[in-house]
Amino acid sequence: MHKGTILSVEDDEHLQFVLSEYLTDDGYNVLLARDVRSAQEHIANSAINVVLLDLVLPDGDGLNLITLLKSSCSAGIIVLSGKNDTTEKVVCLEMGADDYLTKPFEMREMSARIKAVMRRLEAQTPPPPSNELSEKLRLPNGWILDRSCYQVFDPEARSAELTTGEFRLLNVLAQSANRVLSREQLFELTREGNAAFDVYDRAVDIQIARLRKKIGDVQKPPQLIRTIRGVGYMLCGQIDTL
Amino acid sequence: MHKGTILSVEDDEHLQFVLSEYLTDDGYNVLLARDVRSAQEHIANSAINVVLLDLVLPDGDGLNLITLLKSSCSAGIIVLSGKNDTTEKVVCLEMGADDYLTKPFEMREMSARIKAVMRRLEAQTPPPPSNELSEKLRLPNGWILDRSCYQVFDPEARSAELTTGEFRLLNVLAQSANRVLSREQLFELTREGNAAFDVYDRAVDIQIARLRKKIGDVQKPPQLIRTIRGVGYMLCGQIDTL
DNA sequence: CGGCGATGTTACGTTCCTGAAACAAATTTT
DNA sequence: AAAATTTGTTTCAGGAACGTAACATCGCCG
Repeated sequence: MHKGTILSVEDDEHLQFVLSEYLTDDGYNVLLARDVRSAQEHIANSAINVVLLDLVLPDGDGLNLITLLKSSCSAGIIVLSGKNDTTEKVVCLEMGADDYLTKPFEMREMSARIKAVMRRLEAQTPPPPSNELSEKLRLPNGWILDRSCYQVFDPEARSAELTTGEFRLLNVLAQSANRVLSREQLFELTREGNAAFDVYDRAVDIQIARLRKKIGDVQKPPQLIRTIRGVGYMLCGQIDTL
Repeated sequence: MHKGTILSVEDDEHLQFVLSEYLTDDGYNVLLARDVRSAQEHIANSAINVVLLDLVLPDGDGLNLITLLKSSCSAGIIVLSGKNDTTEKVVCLEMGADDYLTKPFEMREMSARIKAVMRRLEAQTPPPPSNELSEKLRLPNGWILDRSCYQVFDPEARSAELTTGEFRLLNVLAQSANRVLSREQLFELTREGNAAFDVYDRAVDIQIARLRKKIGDVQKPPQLIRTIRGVGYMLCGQIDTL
């Protein structure tokens, strides 16, 4: 469980300790700095998601750090300050801070605000680790499977006009590409939970056949949907997420 | 100078007035709502960047609005509350709010926080020139959907005379163009009151049928509103903003 | 109170999906 | 090679999902 990396810049050793404990427990990777210099070092050397920033530091003003952060990386910035001063708040926020929290505060509020900032931060990095959530997949034969509109398009952008059942089947196969799925698995994954599967049920075979025909996957050696005799079916090849 | 659209949901008339004045001066387009119902209406019909949300409203809890907002659009959410209660803060932030501000506050702080939220928001929507910001849309069939007057016009400027229900439906479909929407989604997104949806409810079908008839969308292959059997409906084609 | 328009409900016709049956083809077993 | 098993494919009927008309209901406004 690694929810992200947080840099805490704070010269009060007690608060620093409490923060560190709490956030580590919370599942974050925590870096600590007690002055501007060491903060800069961390910023240069580590990938940081959120910075907790105390403005009053022994060797300079934290405001400069905001500027540095905005120019050098996209980390979220939450200012922690002992002063409840509107002008200071406005200055920090205008300079690019994402939030401003007045001491003293409760840990769970801070944690919630970190989450809120991270949420927005993640929303702005759409391409990266998209695992199973992608809306569009490119199948090995070049067809595009678009979950958002229940459609499959061939390279020339004509639609394959799959039925809902056929689409679900293809979707399940693509999701477990390069793994064999038994008829029973396919049967249950393609319908809303409540259906009994009979071992002699040929329903899946028929759907497979119809699907193959529609996507032009008759048996030519690089076959997309392969039959594993006695076991089930498997969609094989490279799947790209778009 | 149009810096964005802000929806202020607040039942205190005085505060509402002050907010409105200040934000308008600041260059924002300001929408006002004093209860959940009218807020839902604005959310359904307007492209909103940031919502200022008072939790205590005469006809319900603002928390539900957070849920609605997170699911239906990507607006930033700033909660304004009279209570300085950590648990409430945490709940709001966890549900998806971007910031939480305790009354009383100074206008300039609020303005700075709005800017901070908008900054993050903009950072996340540069690539898809998403259609959510316009009052007028051109549908794939050439008709113009005008949110400001609740009407739809064809290329010869004749009006389609949609009822409000039909208009809402079309609006929701257009907002999620090229994505399938279930009957349940359509049902709930088109009515403000949180009516219960029955799976066997055909109300949506009927509305779809009436809508299709009025905009001349009988089944000819390039069909605007497509039926995805067993799933729902989808408006497909290119949507231009005007 | 009565008409009117908008919306939901019921009912029925239609379309289209789906799985069972049946047979052919392929593969394995005897 | 024949039999047995498994899978591919077509046909077909049942039924689920949908389209739509007709009717019922609700709310609104005079």
